[in-house]
Amino acid sequence: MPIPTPTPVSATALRRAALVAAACQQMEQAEPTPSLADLAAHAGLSTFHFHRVFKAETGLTPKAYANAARARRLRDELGDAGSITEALYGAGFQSSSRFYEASERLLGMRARAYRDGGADAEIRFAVGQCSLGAILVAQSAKGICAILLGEDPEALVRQLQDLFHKARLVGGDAGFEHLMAQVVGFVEAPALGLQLPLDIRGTAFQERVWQALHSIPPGSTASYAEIAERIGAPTAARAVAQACGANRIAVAIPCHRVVRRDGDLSGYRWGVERKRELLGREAVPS
DNA sequence: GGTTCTCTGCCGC
DNA sequence: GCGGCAGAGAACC
Repeated sequence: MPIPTPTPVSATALRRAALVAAACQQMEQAEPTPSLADLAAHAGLSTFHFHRVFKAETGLTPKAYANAARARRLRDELGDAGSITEALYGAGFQSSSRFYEASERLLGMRARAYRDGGADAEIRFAVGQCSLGAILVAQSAKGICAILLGEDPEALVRQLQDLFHKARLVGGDAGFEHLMAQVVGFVEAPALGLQLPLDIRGTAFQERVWQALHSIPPGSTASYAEIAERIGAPTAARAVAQACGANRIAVAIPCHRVVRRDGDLSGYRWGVERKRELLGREAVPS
């Protein structure tokens, strides 16, 4: 049994993490969004250095984080019924013209469409069987929004309901069988790739991690720390692991290719045995 | 279209 | 580890 690797956490690392956390909170709450100089002054660092520390910890620049925070607030505000005008001021926009300019980019659709249920309008799904057990495939208007694996089909449907509790879930029709067949085929042989659009929904950080996972070719693996480095947040290995665990599109977002640095498979949201099986399948027979 | 802010590469202490 | 400049680019007015 190897000695468990100690995780050295220096005092400065803790302080940096605390500073960044405080800055994040400031951006979530302050109105209007604090400038880089404000944040740096608050942290007691120069703007230059603060910027670097923030990016190293989070993988995002302060500006990008602030934008993501504002987008999230906008979603919440629009979700709480009210008028669009109320929502845009609630989300920290100064004027309606700036809002309409930015909101489409932020939401991926018109604000009204979002408020009226756009993103969560209708999700079609079906449950089937594959060599890994039960599989649930769900699709929104934008693409595949979930691939769940497990033992019990009913449990998978409950998971889907939890993930998209605002959506109208519709059992798959005949056309869906074709999609299901495609996905199952892909799970049986992931190296073939899945040529279908994905509807990826996560925080800015999660989406960066998931994006980075696509750069791990089938048949190989990467460590959590390597992914953290790849997205420019070398100290965020734990956060990377959490983002992998939050992935709801199994196999297509290949979080099974992320393992511990010492080669240990670590965990897998869908069960470590499935991870082992998938990696075995992808291993190139020489 | 000018100004201000953000971001990064590079260097110095 | 931290500060700072230069210069490019984006955002803002």
